[in-house]
Amino acid sequence: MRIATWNINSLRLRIDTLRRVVETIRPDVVCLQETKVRDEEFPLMDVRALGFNHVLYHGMPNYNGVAILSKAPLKQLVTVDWCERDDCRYLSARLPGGAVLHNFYVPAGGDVPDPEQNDMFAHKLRFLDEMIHWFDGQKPGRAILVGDLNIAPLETDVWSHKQLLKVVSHTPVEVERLGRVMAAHRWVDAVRHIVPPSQQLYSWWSYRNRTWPGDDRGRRLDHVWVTPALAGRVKDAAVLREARGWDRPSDHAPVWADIDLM
DNA sequence: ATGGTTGCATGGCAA
Repeated sequence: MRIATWNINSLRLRIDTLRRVVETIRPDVVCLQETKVRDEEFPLMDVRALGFNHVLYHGMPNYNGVAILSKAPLKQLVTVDWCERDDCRYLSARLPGGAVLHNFYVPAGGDVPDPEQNDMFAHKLRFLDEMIHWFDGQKPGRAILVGDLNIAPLETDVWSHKQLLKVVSHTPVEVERLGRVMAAHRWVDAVRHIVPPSQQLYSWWSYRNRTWPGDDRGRRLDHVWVTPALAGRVKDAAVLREARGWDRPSDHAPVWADIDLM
C-alpha cells in the first residue's frame, strides 16, 4: 500500500495540484493537512473524482484541517481533542488489513522558541507532551503515523544545522520532545529507513525564499513513521520534491512510503 | 539584524 502525506495549504485552491500529485505518485491513501476548509464546504465530489471513494475530513474556517482520502474502505476511529481544543489537527482510521493510521498536524509554534514568551510555542510543546502520554498508554501493534510534525529532527533534515539551532522546528527542546514521542510507541522513521540519515532530505521550503530551488534552504517537517511490526515491511519511500516547483505550489512537498500491509 | 511570501478573507493572523 502506498501512503502519501501532504500539507496542501488549502485543498480548494489546490485541487488540480492534488490531481497532479495523485497522477504522479499513484497513492492508495493520501493524508492531508492544512485543508483550510470547513466540513460543510469540503469538495467531496472533486476528491471522489480523483478515485478516492472513502474520505474522512475534519476542518474549520481559516486554519488547520486534516483529511484522509482512500481508495479502499476505512474505519474511522475515535477522534481526540489535543490540548483541550478542537482545532482540527488529527484524524485516525483503521486500514484494510487492520493497521491503524494516524494523521497529525502538529502546531508550527510561532517564531520565538520560548514557551514563556510565546503561547504558540508552549502549545506546540504541550501538544507533543500529549502525544507522548497518548502513545505511552497504547500497545504499538501495527500502526502508521504520518503528517506535518513541524519538526526537522536530524542534522541532515535542515539546510544548516548550526544556523537553525535557535529556529523553531529545529531547536533541541523540540527535537528532544519528538524523540520522546517516537520512544513512547517505538516508532521507526520509515522515510529514513529508505533514505540514509547521512543524506540531506527536505519536504518544506519557505515561500519567503523566492529562489527555490537555487540555494535549497529546506527542512524535513513531514514524516511517515511505522511501528516495529511494520518496519521490515517498508519497501520504498521518497519526497516528491518536484511538486514544490510546480505552478502555485504548496510550501510543502508530498512525502510517500510503500508499506506491505498484507 | 531584518524582511522576505502565501492563504483566507478583506484586517490581520498564522505559517
